[in-house]
Amino acid sequence: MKKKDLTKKQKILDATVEIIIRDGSAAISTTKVAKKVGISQSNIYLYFKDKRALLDGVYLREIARLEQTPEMKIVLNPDEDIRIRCFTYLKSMYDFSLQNPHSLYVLEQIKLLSKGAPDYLSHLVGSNNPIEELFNAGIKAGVLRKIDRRLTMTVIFSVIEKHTENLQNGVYTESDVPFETVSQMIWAALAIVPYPKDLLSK
Amino acid sequence: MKKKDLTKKQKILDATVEIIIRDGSAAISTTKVAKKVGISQSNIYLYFKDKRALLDGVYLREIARLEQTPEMKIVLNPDEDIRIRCFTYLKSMYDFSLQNPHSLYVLEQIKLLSKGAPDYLSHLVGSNNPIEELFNAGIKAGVLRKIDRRLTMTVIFSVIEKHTENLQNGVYTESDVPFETVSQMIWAALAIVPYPKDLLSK
Amino acid sequence: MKKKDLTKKQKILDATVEIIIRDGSAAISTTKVAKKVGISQSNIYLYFKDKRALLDGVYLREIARLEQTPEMKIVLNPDEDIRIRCFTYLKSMYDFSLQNPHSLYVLEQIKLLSKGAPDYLSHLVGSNNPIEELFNAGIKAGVLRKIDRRLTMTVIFSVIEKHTENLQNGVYTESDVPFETVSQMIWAALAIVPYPKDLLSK
Amino acid sequence: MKKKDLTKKQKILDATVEIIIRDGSAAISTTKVAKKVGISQSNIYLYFKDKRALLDGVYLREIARLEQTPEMKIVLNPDEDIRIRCFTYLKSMYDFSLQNPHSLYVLEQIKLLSKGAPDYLSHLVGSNNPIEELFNAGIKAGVLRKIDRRLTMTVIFSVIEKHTENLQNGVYTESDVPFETVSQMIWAALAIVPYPKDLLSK
DNA sequence: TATGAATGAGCTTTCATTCAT
DNA sequence: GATGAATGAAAGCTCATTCAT
Repeated sequence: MKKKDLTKKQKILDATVEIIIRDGSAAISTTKVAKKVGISQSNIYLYFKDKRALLDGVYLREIARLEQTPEMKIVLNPDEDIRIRCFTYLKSMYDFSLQNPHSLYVLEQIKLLSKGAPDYLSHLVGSNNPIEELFNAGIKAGVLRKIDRRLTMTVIFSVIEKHTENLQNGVYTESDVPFETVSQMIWAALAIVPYPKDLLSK
Repeated sequence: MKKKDLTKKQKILDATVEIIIRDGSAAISTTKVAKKVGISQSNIYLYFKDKRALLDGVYLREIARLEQTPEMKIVLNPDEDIRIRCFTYLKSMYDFSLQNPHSLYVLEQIKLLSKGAPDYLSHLVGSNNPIEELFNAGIKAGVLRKIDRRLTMTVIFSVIEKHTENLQNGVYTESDVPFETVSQMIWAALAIVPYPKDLLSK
Repeated sequence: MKKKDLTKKQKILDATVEIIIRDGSAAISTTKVAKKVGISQSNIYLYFKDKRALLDGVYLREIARLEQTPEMKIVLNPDEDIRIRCFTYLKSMYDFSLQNPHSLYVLEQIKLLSKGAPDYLSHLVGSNNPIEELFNAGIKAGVLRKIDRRLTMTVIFSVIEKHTENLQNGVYTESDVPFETVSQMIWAALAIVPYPKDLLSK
Repeated sequence: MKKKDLTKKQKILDATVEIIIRDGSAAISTTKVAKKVGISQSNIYLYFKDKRALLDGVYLREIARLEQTPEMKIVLNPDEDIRIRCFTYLKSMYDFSLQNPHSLYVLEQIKLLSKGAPDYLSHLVGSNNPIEELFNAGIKAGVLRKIDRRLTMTVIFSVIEKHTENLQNGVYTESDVPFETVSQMIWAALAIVPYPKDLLSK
């Protein structure tokens, strides 16, 4: 029973994501989601209090995935070398995005719908998230550029997302533009120490 | 009023932009726009054939503004020093965004909303835009990183947009994070020659 | 009400028919139909996927009625005498129309309105309808005029419809112009054997 | 000047007819008509007081055409042989319809729209039309079936219209189903004297 | 004569949500 | 837990008509 319910909730989220990917978040409707899952429209309201909650559900699940890559153990370990932590974070986000090519896009799309909603981002992804500590440590250690964390994050995610999109669209292939190329670009933007080539052998 | 009021079209576009800024592009409806302008809803269809055309109108106007900054003369002049051209482009976009704090955001919003629309960007902003030549020249001259133009553009616009947003939200002030700081970060991402400090005194 | 009210669909169809009778098929709107039934307008879309489907619904129901008169057993029985079959068909359509004075009119109205719709009639009322066989048999047996079935059908239905309309409008009464008079006229048009007076005593 | 005006009115009527033929009368709108003619929408209101008048205009013009075939002189001549008058009328309508394959259809379509309008037909085509006299004379002379004129007319027009439609749709060709075949059918329905084969040589 | 501008009312359709079963 | 029925609100869009120029 419990399992069945859990699956259903996931199925609903999955369907919602599919719609976002295909038609954009503006196209989401409980009707369409229900049809895709194969349940009745009103059934959705048993799992999500309203549409907003459904959107939140998608958002939070995607964020959670992003924050639960196995490399996060290294990234969030304060005892690890900071250069390694930063680079691993970068690599981890990169790998994640290539493996989940729509994840960042979905997050972006939901943000699109959430402008009107009150306190959306801050409420969901509190400023006290663990990544903040990483950036602070990086700056203190003289590895990262001394600049607002939001800007650094922007570079990382916008470039990775666009790169993923380019790969999806066949603009170029992964061997044309490999990780090293992309990460060099990003690293140059956020760090003030040389690109850690030695860490490349993963 | 006999003559088609030229201002009216602009007023409609303005109202649309206001809605995007306040509630996001997904919240646009002809009803709301009309109410804001103070005209009847059907009147909008006298100036824009449909909602898509309205969105296009907003997008194109914003793009046009962006491409018509005075510095563009320098940027697009093939005889000018390429380092100067690139840096001027950066500065020009930066200045524009600070003076039009919602412009990039509006463009982003419409782009995101238009995922469903067929061939949107390519149809509106042809790939043969003049900036492409700038990037190609920059790469050939060994100034810019040899990487897909889309990635470079992404860094420039996403960082400037986020920076502008931060300023708007009072996250920090312009004297906390001045142009030099931001541009250094961006420049590091896109160029492989040192940051052109000498050009700063504009 | 839990179960989908079967009557409701019929009620909607009834209301639509009423509107056609009063104002013509061009005057149909979901708004008017809903108001007549006493339901909310959007409710209609629970029973008919769109307006087209509503019109189809009316058409098909009327056609079905027409094809399910008790005499059809005789008409469609290939072993029955062909003269009897043809005459019974005529009488059957006549009786039906007098008992359902708006049926043919409604069919006519929907057909006319549907000129824009693609493949309308052929899609709904396949050319392989059982009446076709009747006409072919009639021709082969030397009873019916050797002429395209559509023309024959036209005579039957247009005359009966107009006759019914005349009765409705009080142009004349049924005893002024009885079945025999009308059927003689029609029979003369479609058959090449004498009018089967012997069959009149039904 | 005067000529120009006359032409314009005709152009508007022509455009309206074209729309009816292509999409049916329900698709008529001043917008579409104006666009087809190449004039402004409001200009139509200079020639027709409202939409109803436009429809009437189309209807009346078509009826007038129908009643002004050259053979009408014979048909309406009380001194002519009544058998000749009736047959000529039949032939005249037949020829007219083949030469103006959409005329009867257009009339039918406009009637479709006019159900709601008060007293439409009677107001436009007064019952005191000259054809009435023809039928009365025919009946009195023992040529025509003693039956309501409306039924007779129905046979004539419905068969001719369907026949024309069949030809238009390529159901059969004119040599497959020539005038003689069709007129024999109609004649049988309306007359009680033998088909006037002798009059066939036109 | 001709037109552009404007509008209110109407249309079809979709949506989020609620409720009884 | 699940569904069918229902609805009010809103959406995008078209239309017939009027009016000032």
